[in-house]
Amino acid sequence: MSEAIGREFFDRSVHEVAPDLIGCTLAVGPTAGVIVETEAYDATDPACHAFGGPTPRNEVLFGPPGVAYVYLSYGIHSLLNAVCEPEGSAAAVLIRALEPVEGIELMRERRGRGDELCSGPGKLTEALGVGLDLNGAPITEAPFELRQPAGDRTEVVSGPRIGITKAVDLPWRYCAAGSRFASKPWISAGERAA
DNA sequence: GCCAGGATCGTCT
DNA sequence: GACGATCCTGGCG
Repeated sequence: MSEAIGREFFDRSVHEVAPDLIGCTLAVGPTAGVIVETEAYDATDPACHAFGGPTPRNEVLFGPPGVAYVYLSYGIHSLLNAVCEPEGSAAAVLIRALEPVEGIELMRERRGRGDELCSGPGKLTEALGVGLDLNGAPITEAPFELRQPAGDRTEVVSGPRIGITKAVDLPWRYCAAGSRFASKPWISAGERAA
């Protein structure tokens, strides 16, 4: 079975939360998926929205942990983050990819495409119906639901992040080993050294 | 099947 | 006024 995730789950370093979220189930309303890819962002990170100080847009990042930070990227895509670390410390985990498990037909309807339902940050928000209206909403309460599998831990690998132009080399991307639902084919941290 | 380029708009300088 | 934690389409091999 599975165990519900509470607020305290996020009240620690993003670098612990990000890999721990891999394998967990995220549900939003009637749709749900298993998290297979995440990225960590913290205030010391030039690629983080909170880097350089608080703004009206990123204030949620500085607030208490366990809430959703949703923002618009490239004017068209909503991206979903989970805020971590105690209030005053800006950090968040970006949910990059899910493996669809429930409400798949609804996802197809929303996406208008049969495949690749959740294999990317902008895609999964559309598939799950996550919009800017959910910015600042507790991710541990309706319409969200987070469950952690009991017992077996998913094997997690880490590597460089994707789609950013700063701090590209920080290995703060986490992915379920061997998952074919990740947004990009996985390359091991070792192989990348070349 | 793979790669390159465009879309699109809120937010910050 | 410029940029961005992205996605999709079109063209070519």
